[in-house]
Amino acid sequence: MTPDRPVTATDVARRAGVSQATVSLVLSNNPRARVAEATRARVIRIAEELGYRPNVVAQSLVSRRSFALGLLVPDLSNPFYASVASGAERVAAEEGYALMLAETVEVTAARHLEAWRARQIDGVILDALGARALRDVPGMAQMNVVMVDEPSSTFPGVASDALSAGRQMAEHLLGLGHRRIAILGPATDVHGVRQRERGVVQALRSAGLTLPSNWLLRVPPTAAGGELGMRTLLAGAERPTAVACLNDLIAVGAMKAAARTGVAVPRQVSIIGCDDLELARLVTPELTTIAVPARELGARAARLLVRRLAGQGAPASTRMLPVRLVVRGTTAAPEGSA
Amino acid sequence: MTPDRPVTATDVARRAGVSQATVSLVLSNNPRARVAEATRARVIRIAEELGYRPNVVAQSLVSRRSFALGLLVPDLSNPFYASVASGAERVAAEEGYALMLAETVEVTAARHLEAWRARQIDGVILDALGARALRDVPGMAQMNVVMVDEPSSTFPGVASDALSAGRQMAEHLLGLGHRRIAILGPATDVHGVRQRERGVVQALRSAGLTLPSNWLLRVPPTAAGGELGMRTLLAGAERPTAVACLNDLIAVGAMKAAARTGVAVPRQVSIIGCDDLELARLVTPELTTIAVPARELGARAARLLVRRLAGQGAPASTRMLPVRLVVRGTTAAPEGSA
DNA sequence: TTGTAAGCGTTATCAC
DNA sequence: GTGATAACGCTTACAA
Repeated sequence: MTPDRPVTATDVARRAGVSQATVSLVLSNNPRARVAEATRARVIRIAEELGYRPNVVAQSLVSRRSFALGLLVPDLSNPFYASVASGAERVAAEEGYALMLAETVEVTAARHLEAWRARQIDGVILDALGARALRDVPGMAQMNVVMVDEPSSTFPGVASDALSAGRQMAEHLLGLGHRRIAILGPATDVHGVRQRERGVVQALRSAGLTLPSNWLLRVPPTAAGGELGMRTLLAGAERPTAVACLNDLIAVGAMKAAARTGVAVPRQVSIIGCDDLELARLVTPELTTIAVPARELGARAARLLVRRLAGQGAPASTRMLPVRLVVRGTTAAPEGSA
Repeated sequence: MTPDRPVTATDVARRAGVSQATVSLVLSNNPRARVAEATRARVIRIAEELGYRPNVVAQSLVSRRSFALGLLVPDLSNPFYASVASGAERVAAEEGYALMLAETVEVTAARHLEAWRARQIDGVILDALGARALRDVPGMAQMNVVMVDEPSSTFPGVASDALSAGRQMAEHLLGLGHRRIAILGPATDVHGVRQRERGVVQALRSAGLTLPSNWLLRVPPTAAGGELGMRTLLAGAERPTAVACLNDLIAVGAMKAAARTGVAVPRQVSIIGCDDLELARLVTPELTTIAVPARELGARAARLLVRRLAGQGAPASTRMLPVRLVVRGTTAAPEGSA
């Protein structure tokens, strides 16, 4: 009964009657390794027989690379971030990297980044993390970072075209004839979200509308937040005929509040969201929203990171992914506008 | 301008005028380290000044532990698994472990496990992975494994009480007076899901009902699957008055199909789900379902794993978490039963 | 073509 | 108390 410890390159070497270095040379198929064909074949065969697997930790120690990527998201319970994670994971796995995942909901971003740095992580993807959160992370500058939905001058990234998303939301409502449009969105310093808001506001201004300050309501970026916000709007003296919600969870919460209050959607009030979560097609009526390619964002971010690690230095710019309006059942012309 | 390579224990030693070994002794606060108080203080101070962080990779190499946990889920885009992941991540972070995440949707479980093993991963959490998938993974037996919702004789685990979940679904419908009850569930070898189904079937039998074979419909575990299944049921010669869906996604898909077909829920057909995703409260009417503590499952699994790694050998049994019925708006007495 | 040997940054066992 | 020193498993000059 052997101690059953994992097979090492030394074990293989012994069995093959060569030095451990030769085994390494063969198995790492180092292009500059000039090994006799017979030896090579034998080593490979024996390695196979013994079930040899290189110890990645040892490889990491000498190469100073861990072949691991980190992904930091605000909160996995938001399906949007789950999709980003899914996309990033797929690419990481394809490229032979392990993916470490962390949320910033309980533990701070800085702590996770420090822990990862100690593990020699090769690079990290930061999703919706205000640049502020990176301020006091030591050694941040030396890290390979890709930002998602948070353009940065120092790090490359990928982002959805949030400004356009906001504009499209507003323009769709305006096009339907709405003039009394409210906004429901979170108070946040996440660039992507703020751009959505800015897009809406700009489009409203361009149409010559002014946005009453009490029609730009700050709520948590959750269904509960949307419900709360919508209730407030509906309780106001003058009601909006349409509400632009800066994400789908908020929008669905708003729909809920409308239903509870007996306000018909879209007849009495139109609601538009942003993200196009699967959820959007599951509520009744189906949610009109802006499709944002979450999974693609994650996948591209991972791909960009891997490429940079391979030395194919992409510029520190942010690649913008298009978004598009998806008209469903929660928007219509305002009542009595026929 | 220094090359700016990370500070090592040797750097600290040099600055503190002690040997590298002493630095290690001090900083690893090895209980058996008898170091002069003055030396200890100095080393600590200098380490701090220099911003020294032990290289986890080097630690792993010598200690043969990576302080990383792996979590394997079928598919992150299912909010249930995203919650499990969230729970596991929280505990892992709290306990000082990194969490590697992988999905089995594109890459096989075996490949991920092999990759992790090569990284000396300390333990893995396997969620809803049929024991079959582990058959041909070499070295599986030496791995620290915790199963979620898949009881195993060789590995410990945590699971929701799926049999009870199924029973409660059926009993709720029976209690309302339903006698024509169909089941919509995936074809799978995942134990937890099959138990749900078994629970429903058992409860129906106990009530003296027989389940027509065409009322046990196999569909993908998604909203699309539920939609498809429900459409089939509604097209049948005889319609069920209630449908037990083995997860919430299927249930909302079923709701959708009902709405499309002009069948009123719950008046003409009752629908019950299982999971209690956030989604359940967002659809209209709100979904009656069985609350399954997904996040808690993930958290407990991680805790159990960490405990085992600490040598507190928990038995290889499966801890069962209770589930409970949540009555909302999609179930009612069958039509004309008043 | 292959072997020897020097690291990579730690931990842990010894002498001193 | 503290400092050499030998691992841990691998990569990569450099020798032979």
